[in-house]
Amino acid sequence: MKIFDTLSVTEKELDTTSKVRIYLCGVTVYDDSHIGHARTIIVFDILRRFLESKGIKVEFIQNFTDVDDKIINRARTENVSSDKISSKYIENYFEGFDSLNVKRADRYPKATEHIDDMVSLIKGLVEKDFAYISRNGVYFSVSKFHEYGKLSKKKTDELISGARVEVDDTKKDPLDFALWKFADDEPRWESPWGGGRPGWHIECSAMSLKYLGSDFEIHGGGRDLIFPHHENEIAQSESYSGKNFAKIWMHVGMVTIHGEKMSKSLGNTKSVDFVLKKWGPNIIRLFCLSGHYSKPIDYSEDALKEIITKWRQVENCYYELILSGDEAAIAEDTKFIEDAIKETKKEFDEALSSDFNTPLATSAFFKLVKATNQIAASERLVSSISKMVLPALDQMLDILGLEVSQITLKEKNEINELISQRNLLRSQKNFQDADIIRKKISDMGVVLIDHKKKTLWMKQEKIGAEN
RNA sequence: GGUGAGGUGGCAGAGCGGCUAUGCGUUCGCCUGCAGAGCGAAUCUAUAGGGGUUCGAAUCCCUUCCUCACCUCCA
Repeated sequence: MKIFDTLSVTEKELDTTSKVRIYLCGVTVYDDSHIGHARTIIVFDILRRFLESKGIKVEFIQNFTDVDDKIINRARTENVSSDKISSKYIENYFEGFDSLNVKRADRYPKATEHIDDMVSLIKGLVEKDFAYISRNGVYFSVSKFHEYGKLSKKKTDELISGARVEVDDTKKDPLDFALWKFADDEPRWESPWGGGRPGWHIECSAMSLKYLGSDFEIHGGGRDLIFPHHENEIAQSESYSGKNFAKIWMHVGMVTIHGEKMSKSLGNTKSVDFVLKKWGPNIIRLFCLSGHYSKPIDYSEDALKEIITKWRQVENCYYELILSGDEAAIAEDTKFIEDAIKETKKEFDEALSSDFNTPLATSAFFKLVKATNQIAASERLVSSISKMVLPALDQMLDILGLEVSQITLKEKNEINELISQRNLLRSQKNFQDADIIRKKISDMGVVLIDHKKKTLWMKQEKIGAEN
């Protein structure tokens, strides 16, 4: 498959000959995660599922930044240890992302558990003269890494003239960034240069090199990490190892709201907890796929509501399939659906293989849903056809990480019993009592659709926004 | 100011030299006792403005205007 690489500014063929190693910059755990984080993580979740569906082995690492000024500040205001803050939000993270049906990464390394790795990396950089010790800490000397700026396409002289570079006269050069910051307060670790804390960028270098080695296949994150975070990671890692850091840099666009970037500092975020309550995992996942991953997507009620409609079509399709009868299929239907499946699978696969084009892939997916619903509408959806559609549909649902609400055998029997009662009443034109039964069924989260010959039912996901 | 990404029908969103997706919406039907988040049909020929290149451009080049992101922490 091809993926657009931010560094070379071209689409690059992903090397899948052995395993695909992916490092994704995760979250800093000082507050609830929001839908912006969710988008990036869901994109990578589906990328990973897609690769695995092709039998490719994936090693997926996503870090937690659990040492950071924001965590420390929050700990101070709440008068607890920063450890307490970070573990609270790590817990919050897993609660949210498990509910979003995001597969767990192979590892979630934490910065605080890799201090030794960072120290030895810094040591190497000091020895090679890429870093120096100043009054406030150990700094990376940007001028020593001649390719600095290659990822973000920034020129160092322009960066220096930029007004927003911090002024710190303990640094040799304003562009230099901290690898280790001296500190007397907690959290604090010993180092050969003095006690303190690691800088932000060094943790990802240390942990990715440790678990994935040099020149791994994909390094990812949100677009806003390109500069300075990823730029600095490249500088550190390549200076240290002398080798290429990552083969492909894959960056996910921002989630905006009213056209503006969603971020903590602007105070316009929608937390994962909030959106899960309001829209649920399937709608959110579909929303995150609704635009190409590299572009921004705008969070709006209208867009999300539109996705509910689509999701209801999927539920309808799914229940038509699993409740189909045993009559013989009409030959032309078999042919029609055979073609639809073939076409859809091809389009779906090609779309994802071509720089992970999820809007195209989902539109292919919905074509199969529609084709199935067409046959169902004319009451010709029989089990022989379902047996063809279901595996294809399930596979795509699985890659997209979508899950239709399931029903237990007990519920199923109960519902079938109620439906036959209701149909008896209907045939007697006792619609009042029939509607009482329908109400009873709908209280179980099940919706009925009367066809000519039979009554279709489906369990619908409860979606907060609809109540 | 610099750098990057964009501006496509009422809306969302693909396409990236010829075949002008797809979905939502809207309208009208079908089905139904009603209902439907189901089905059908219609609607919508769009590509920011101005120049080029070409037999042919939404797609390539130039230019103007506009939007967003990054240049500080950020997914």
